[in-house]
Parts: sequence; C-alpha cells; structure tokens
Amino acid sequence: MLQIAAIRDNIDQVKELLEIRNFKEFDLVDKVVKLDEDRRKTQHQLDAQLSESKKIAKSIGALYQSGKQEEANAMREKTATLKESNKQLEESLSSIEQALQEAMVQLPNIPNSLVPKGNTDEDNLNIKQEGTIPKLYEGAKPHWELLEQYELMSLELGSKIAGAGFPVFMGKGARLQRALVAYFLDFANKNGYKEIIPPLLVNETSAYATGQLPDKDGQMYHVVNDGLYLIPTAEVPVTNMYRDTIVGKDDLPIKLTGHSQCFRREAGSYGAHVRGLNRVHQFEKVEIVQIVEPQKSYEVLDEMVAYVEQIIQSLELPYRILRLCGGDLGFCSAMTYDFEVFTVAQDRWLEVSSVSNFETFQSNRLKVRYKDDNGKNQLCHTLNGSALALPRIIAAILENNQTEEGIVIPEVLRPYTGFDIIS
RNA sequence: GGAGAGUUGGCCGAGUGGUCGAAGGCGCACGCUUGGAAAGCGUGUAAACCCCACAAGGGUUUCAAGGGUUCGAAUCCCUUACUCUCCGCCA
Repeated sequence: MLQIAAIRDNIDQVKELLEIRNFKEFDLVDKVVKLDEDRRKTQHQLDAQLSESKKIAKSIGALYQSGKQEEANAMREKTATLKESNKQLEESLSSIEQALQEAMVQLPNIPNSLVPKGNTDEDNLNIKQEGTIPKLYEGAKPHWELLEQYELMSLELGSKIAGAGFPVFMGKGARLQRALVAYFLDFANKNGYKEIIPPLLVNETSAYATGQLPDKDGQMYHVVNDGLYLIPTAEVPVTNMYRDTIVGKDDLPIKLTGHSQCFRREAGSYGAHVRGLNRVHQFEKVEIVQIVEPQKSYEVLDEMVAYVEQIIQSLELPYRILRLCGGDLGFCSAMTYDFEVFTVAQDRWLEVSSVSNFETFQSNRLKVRYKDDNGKNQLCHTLNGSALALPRIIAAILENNQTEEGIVIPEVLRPYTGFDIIS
C-alpha cells in the first residue's frame, strides 16, 4: 500500500509515475486525496469533542467524590447531546476510513523512474544475455516428451489424483527435484540467508499484507471453511513473520530463504505454451527475502540479481535478465528483474526467477519498521526473489542437456543427485 | 472434538468502575561516581493518528480483537481469536 502522506504532497508526480505502468485511474488517486482530507477534518473535530467529554466526565467524578451529588447530576444531563454527536462523528469517521482503505488497496505501487514504459513483455528491457545455446542432435525432444520417455513425471497420474496441472514426479525425476531444492537452499545458506520452513496456508491478513489480496484474489486456492489460502509463494508466510514488528537498525538487513510448494490456480491459462512443466498448479520454489533500510534497497536489489545470476550460471543454462516494463510490472513492485532461461527444444525463453523491490509498499501493509538514527520508526523496504522456481529449470536442464545417451546432470548437482546422467 | 485456565508496556508483573497510558521489578539509554569496570545513585524509556514547520507544545486512540452498559471501563456484560493444562484422536 502506498503511503498517503507521500501521495498528498506529490499528486501530480504520483500520477505521472503510475502512468509508466499504464495505470490511468487518476480518479482513484483524486478520491484517495479527497478522502484523506475528509478523514483528517473529521478526526480533528472528533478529537476536540472527545477531549471535551473527557473533561466533563472527570469533573463529574470529582463532584461525586466531594459529595456534590446535585451538581454532578446536573452536569450529567449536559452530556447527552455531546454523546450523541460523538457517536455520529465516530460513525462518519469510520466509514471514511473504510472507504479510504478500500481505495488505497486498489492503488498499485509507484514504479521506479528507471522502469521502462511499455505494455507487454516485448517492451521489457534486455539487460544482459549470457551462456551458449547448445546445438542438439537430430530428433531432440521437448521436455514433456523426455519426462515421459525416462519416466520422470506424469501429468496424467496427477490429473487422476488431483486434477490437470498437478505433476507427479517419480524416480530420478523426483530425485532431481529434491537435489535442486537442497542445492538452492545450501547456496542461500552460504550467502547468509536464514532457512525457514513456513506454513503452506496463510490467513487473509497475511495475504493482504504482502499484497496478494485484493489484487490476486482468484489466483490463490481458497480454503473457505477455514478462511485460509494456499500460498502462491513462500514470500507470503516468510515476509509475514515480520508483520507488526519494529526491529533495531542493527538487525537489518534481515535475510531469509524459504522453500515451499507453491499453489496457483492459473485460471484462464491453456494452450501449447502451458504444456508440460511450463505452467502447473503446484510446484516447488526456493524464495529469498530481504528486509532492509530504505537507502540501501536498490543496492540490495542488485545484489540479489547477482545472486540469482550466479545460481543460473552454475547450472550452465543460457539466460537473459530483463528489467520489466511498466505494463508487466507486478502490482506491488517498484522495480522487477526477470530471469529467463532458454529451452532449446521449445526454442523459447522461460521465466525462472523474478526479483523485486517493493520499497515500502508491503512494509506499509505489514507494518515492518525499524528505529532510525534519530530513534524514529521508519518503514523498512522489502525485496524478494525466486532462487529458483523448479519446474522450468527442470524443463531447461532436460531439453538443453539431452544427448543420445541420456540427460546429462549439471556438475554442481551431481553430489545431490547421486547420478550423472538420466538414461 | 470435550472440559477448564489465561491473554496488561521490550520482558516479568500489580491493578475489579473515576485522579490509570497504567504501581513495582528487569532490561535499555543518558548522567553522576570510578584509574577502568561492577555495584550504587539520579533521570529517562510504547505505538498510531490529528493540529503544527516532520521543532516545541497540544489533542485523540490503544491494557488480545470487536461490540455493549456507564457521565466515566484495563476493571462489568456479550462475541471472536489466540495461548496453556487435562481428556479424546493422531503423523
């Protein structure tokens, strides 16, 4: 959520920056500003009246105690109208506050000025491209055929057990997945990220706090009976560990990594682009999260990008880094870098990681604060990134490393898989 | 799932209708003391919002959350959440 104080002082600038992400509902911005004014005016009035009421109540108390019953009773009569008017003001304040809140949560984050304008993924800024795209032998297959051929995964079984888009991994496929998770977590540990195993279901408050609600309602599986949501990413529970906390400056940066199953409904997705592991409803991901001082957040964003780049390099996959354009930018993000790896058989780039700086957008909802040098509480900045999401990494390894003898496991994974080749 | 107990400031803990944002202790900060430290002494020590210059100063709210009673609620009533104990079930 944006900070209202920041909006009311820079209305035009806010609109200008929101336009980068093609957000044009300026009425909403104006509405927020108006409601904020109303709110302050109403609160001011209410405060004054409450102050009056308290004074009267205190003097009534004093009168009773000194035995002046009659005077006290006379005074009590005066309070009736004041009480009524307090009640009315309270009601109107709370309805203004509610309307303000409802409007506020609909405003997306303000993009960083470096975010390129644009509408679609074609407008994303290609920052870097590295790695060699391997030449495959005649008859190389897309990963879904390889998965079937080597009996690594079955979507049919998953569909029998659960539904379309729920893969069942087995044998070396399952082992490869476990190896990747272990490798990614070890990598994170070595880089100072504290390992977290979070709940896979979260309550509504948590889903709001990291911004999945109300924006992505409908993308999450909702357990209605218990009011819980299956997490779409470990970011949600892990970041929410720090909801409503004030940390010391010395505690920053807070670096966390969480591995989890991720659940996404992906309503409305279909077609060739979602075949195999390209898009599934349940997948594993290792996420990294940082909570930092505001001044350092862009430095940290670069650090996290470099971190993800290292992992991908170590897997020897050809990749590119994109700075997302405004149109592609997530609701909560001020700036996002996407990582894509090239899958040779599909002849296609697949997104495997997304690293974002949310600035104070999440922390304002989360109320994650730190004490600055003046002892004042300030909102932290939060960042997170996938490091990494498994299915497409597996797809890329299978497609790019296939040989006529089998699928060659990247060097760094071999200690984890216990085998060099899938044949 | 059944029965009971509880939830107060960073922590512990007092407080059953008025002067309680809340005793006392611990912790922390600053000062005095000291060659230095400890002890001791003193002072201070929550958050949010509003007025205002993000200063000083002032106002309001907050004793798990929400609602109610009352001129007045940490204190009384109702609802909800959570924690703990015992029983049941169980990886």
